[in-house]
Amino acid sequence: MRKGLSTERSGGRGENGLGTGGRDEAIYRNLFVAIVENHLAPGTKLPEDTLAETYGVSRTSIRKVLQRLAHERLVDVRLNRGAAVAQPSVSEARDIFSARRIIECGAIGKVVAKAVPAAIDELRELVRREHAAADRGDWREAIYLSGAFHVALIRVSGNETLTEFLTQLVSRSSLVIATYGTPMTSSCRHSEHDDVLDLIAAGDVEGARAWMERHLKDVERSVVLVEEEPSALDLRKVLDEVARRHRGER
Amino acid sequence: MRKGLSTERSGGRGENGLGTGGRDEAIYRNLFVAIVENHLAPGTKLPEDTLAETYGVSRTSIRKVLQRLAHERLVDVRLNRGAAVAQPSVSEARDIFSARRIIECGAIGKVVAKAVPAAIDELRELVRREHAAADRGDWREAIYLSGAFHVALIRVSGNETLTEFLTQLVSRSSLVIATYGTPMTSSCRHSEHDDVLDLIAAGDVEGARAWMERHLKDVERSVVLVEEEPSALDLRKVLDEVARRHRGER
DNA sequence: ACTTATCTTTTTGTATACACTTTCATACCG
DNA sequence: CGGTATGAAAGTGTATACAAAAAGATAAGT
Repeated sequence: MRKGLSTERSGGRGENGLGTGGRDEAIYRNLFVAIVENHLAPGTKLPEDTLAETYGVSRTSIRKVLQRLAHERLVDVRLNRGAAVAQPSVSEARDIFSARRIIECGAIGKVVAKAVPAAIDELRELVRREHAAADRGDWREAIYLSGAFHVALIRVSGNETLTEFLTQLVSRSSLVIATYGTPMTSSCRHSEHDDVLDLIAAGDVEGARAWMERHLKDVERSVVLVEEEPSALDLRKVLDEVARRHRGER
Repeated sequence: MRKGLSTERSGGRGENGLGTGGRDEAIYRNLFVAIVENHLAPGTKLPEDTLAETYGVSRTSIRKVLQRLAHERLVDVRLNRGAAVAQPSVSEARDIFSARRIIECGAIGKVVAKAVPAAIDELRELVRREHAAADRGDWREAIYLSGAFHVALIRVSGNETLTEFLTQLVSRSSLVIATYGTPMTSSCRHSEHDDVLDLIAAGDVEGARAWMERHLKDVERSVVLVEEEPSALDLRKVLDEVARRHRGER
């Protein structure tokens, strides 16, 4: 089973106090993968009892996991109302992509500076796997590897804090795609990811930054095209509007 | 009592699943403030029983709060070993300031674009309060308001996700200052914060970006000058080194 | 006197129990 | 027949209890 979006090196960092080998870590990873790979559709309720029985633990551990996922904005927890897979709003989706542009473009300078050949080779291997998955029609794997590539790229900068932020943004992007993307929205269509590696290998910072800017705008445009559906909240406003028109005002 | 670094508008967003009015919210804020204002020194142990008795609740609620603070990197939770106020490493400190440069400089464009006069007035008021606090020697308040200014600035961009990230970075900066800063390291010495508001009001994006870059580099330089102390971990290495020298090798 | 081993104390991890809130179904009334 | 109230069922919030681990103290041995 995969581990987060870490692409390899997650074998016990033992540094911070988040994934410190508790037995809930496995449960967390399971739920995390289920959500970002869209096995659980946005809005799906996540009752504590069900999860507790599923994983054979008590609700205590489940609650811990759910709160962690809530902090990462992958699930929504409302008071006395339980947890559900998050449904990012359109404005939240825009914020996510905007934040990704700022972080990924802003960090590309350090990425280029620190991109030793070995690091680039690892990234190329990731792209190769992504293409292989796409070629055999495994879209879920391809999308996953596409996200993993973006995270791995920033990791080269050596900034763990930024890498963590981006990891969250990439997983939330999966939710956005699941919520607003059309079936064929394969995020990075035929993945020009190799191109940016060429620019990085050539030491072309500005070129790489421009590529990233364009790439992320492409991804966003291919997804968030549709506006928010009525969604029961502005239902009242919509109906009022219809009523006014019907009465002949305007 | 203050609320996070939110500077006003925290009166129940009811939107996400984090601060949804549970009774632990008050406990969280208490601990949060105690940590970022350095009433609790980095490294201070936070035993669950003590906190539970202090706030008159059970350990269950305390654990929830501690895990949230752990996710925000303000406390360190190690398996079977409890929680303690985090002690950011030098490399973590560098990552934090680097991330701040990328995010705050990257978002300044949207800040300028969206900075209506009313927003700028609010920011000026914040700077005024900061100066007032500094003038009367209330350094804690001045440092707090300085951080609140940076957060409020980014909030103007309208990107809630980035604002959350920066909120975390600013509070972690407080920990860095507490850990590595000298007593007089007042982060922003006589706070040139008014200057950037002039640039923003004038619509000078590049000027504001350059100002922010320089400002954050100044803050970092005034803090992280010192290298990591032995810190008990490389104690062995240090002692071995001393022993070798004593034996006359080299 | 210093180190090592064992036992006690303290503290954390996890499960369970109970109170309260929400939700859904049923019955009552206009 | 539609709408509202009442009550049962399900689900969450919080406290407590017990098991396991770490920290500390005491005693034995070198």
